[in-house]
Amino acid sequence: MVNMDCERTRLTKQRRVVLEELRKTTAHPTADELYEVVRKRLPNISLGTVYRNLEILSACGEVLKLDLGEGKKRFDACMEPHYHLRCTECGRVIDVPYLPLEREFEEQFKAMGSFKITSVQIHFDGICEGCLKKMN
Amino acid sequence: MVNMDCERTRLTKQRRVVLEELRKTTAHPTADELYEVVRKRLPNISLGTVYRNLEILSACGEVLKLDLGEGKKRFDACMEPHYHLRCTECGRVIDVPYLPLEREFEEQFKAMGSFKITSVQIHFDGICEGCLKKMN
DNA sequence: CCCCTTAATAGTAATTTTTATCAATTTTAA
DNA sequence: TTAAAATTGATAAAAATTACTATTAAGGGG
Repeated sequence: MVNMDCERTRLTKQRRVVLEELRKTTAHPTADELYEVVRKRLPNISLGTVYRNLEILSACGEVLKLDLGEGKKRFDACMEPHYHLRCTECGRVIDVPYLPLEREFEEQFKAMGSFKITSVQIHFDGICEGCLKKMN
Repeated sequence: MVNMDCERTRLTKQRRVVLEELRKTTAHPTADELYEVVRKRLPNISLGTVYRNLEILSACGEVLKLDLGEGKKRFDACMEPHYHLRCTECGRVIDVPYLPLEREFEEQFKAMGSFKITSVQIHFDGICEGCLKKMN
């Protein structure tokens, strides 16, 4: 693993497959959805193991944990800076190219001085290309 | 009520007190926290009623439902545009003055054309003024 | 002011998502 | 090879939220 906090983590079969399967998709699966996929390769893996490994991988900076206000978390193995659009029609979560406006935010608020901002969470709700086409 | 969707809603004692108590605070309480406050005035109110009313008031545009990635929702009766900072030290959620950068986002992404953005969710994680002082 | 329709309520159960527990297993380093 | 420690599967528990239902009450029309 990359991160310092992960010196003592072991790359078990389960952890490796969880990471591999998450890297295969751009669908931003929930823990449960990923569990169903991983189960095809490791039929005996338990849901708790998937949750635990996603938590560890996220703490190590190997994957991203997303909360888009759905009452459940999603996961993303793409670590390049980008945003997310949640389509309110079909529920899909789609990558949105990064525009470095977070920096502007950070600069503006740092200038305000009374609190230290460590991260900016940004996401979008809207209608994806496919659903827009269906509506016309 | 203000909103069209709320023509048939009734301003019950419970709904009025939920709204009044939420308007009294800037602490961005969860449903459960607000339930504890409201209970002092209406000892027989049930948690489900608080949830239901917060949902309805939010659909009517009377209150704001916030999800800051904590695994639970918070509510805010302040409808003026502003952002939120969640202090990772003390857990408090603090209002951050509005800077109209959402518009910049919207314009930039509208120009991309392939999807229709209906809302932008922005919030900050960081350390609040009080916690910064304690750390020095 | 009193009905009457219907939304809303209290109380409770159920659901959903996530975390905790723990004995057994597996990994890794010495 | 062996022993310490991380990890696992299975299961239970926790936490947040939603669903259900008989009863109550809001509020508009007469």
